[in-house]
Amino acid sequence: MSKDANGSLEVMQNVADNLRRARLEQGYSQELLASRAGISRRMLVNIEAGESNASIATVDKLASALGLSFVEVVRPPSLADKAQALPLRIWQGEQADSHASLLESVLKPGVTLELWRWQLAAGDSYHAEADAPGCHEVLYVLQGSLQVQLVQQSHTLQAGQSLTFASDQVYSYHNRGAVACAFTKNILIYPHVGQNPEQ
Amino acid sequence: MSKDANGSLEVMQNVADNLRRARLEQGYSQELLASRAGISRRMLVNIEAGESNASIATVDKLASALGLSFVEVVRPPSLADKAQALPLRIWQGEQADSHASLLESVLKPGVTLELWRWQLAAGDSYHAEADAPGCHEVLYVLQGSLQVQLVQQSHTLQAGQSLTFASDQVYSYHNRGAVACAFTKNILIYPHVGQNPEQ
DNA sequence: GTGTGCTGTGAAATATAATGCACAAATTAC
DNA sequence: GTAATTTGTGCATTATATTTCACAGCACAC
Repeated sequence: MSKDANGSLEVMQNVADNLRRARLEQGYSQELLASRAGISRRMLVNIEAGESNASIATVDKLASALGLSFVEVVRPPSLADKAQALPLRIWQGEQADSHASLLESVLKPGVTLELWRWQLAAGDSYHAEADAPGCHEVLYVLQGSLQVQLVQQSHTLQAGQSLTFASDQVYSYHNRGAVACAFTKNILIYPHVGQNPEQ
Repeated sequence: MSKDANGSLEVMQNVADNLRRARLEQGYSQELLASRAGISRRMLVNIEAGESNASIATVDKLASALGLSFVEVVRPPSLADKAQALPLRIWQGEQADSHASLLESVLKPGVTLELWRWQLAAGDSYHAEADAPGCHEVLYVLQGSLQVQLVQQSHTLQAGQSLTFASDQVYSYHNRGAVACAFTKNILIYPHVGQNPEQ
């Protein structure tokens, strides 16, 4: 149930914050919003103070009066509108045309998603260790062709083709073509599986 | 406020449906869930029937007892659920150069990752509804330039640049350049957390 | 058939959400 | 400075959410 120091629920605090922010953004006074929502100002004061255990209907009235959906009023602050300016880790192969960079990384409780930009020089290859259990990679070839060698099978992709595979096993990339191969790669990582993100 | 035929709120019906589904998935009886949540069975019956205007606290107790977050109990059925049914969806804009296809879809308990290939003709744009709560998109521009308009901010990306943003809000893509814009897009979806060992 | 567990319904009692009003404190405008 | 507006607080009253029973229907097992 996760209460805060004052004994009020996390959800209530979210409702309080979201409502107040939206109300001020739209330039409403408590008086005006309350009347438009059809509730008493007293109630609105309590809710915005996080001191009221409002009913679904009451919160919904306020959401509507502000032109918001119920969920928008209720949801916790999202950790990421952070349009991150690239952290950028890099792997650099022996050939100049072979390298990889981490473009984006989405961190959520229980899951991580990374977006990588890869490039392999003609004839070059890359041997990877097994990722953590449960990991998946999603490849999308931008240019050239790429052979992905898994334990029991291999796939060859041309530009515009994609592939999903479990990366919790050894695998390798091979560029057997005559031109450099470029591709994007997403890694879906599970720190722990089968857990409830009780936040 | 959007009521349904029976005069009950949409939100209430969502709560009702989500709770009942989760409860059955986890094999709880009303009796058991009610006692674990610390509320009366009578109340649970009413809520599941969509006939009760419950308070935030009551819904939160039930959410916790089921190992769900408040938002998961409250939210409307998401497009994510439908996405799982369809193998390959395609959007075709009015102009020939504007279209989107679903290339890959990774389904794991609690998370879905989709890889999309998008293209917008010069001057074209696309307005999207909000995705399910908690959703994130990761864009990577292959060609041309793309403006991503969020509620409170907008970003312009050139080829080779990427962007991560929370897509549980309305947003839109604009190609303000003179050439077609191509980009890949990953969606990280949190459908539900109903991980049940049995069933 | 009987017994058992799960689910819906009714009604009275209780807890509490929600209202309305009066008033103080802070803020802004003049 | 005063006046006007907005916001927070206390309290009695009303509305209703929530509880606690008791009972009926329904399925399934023995």
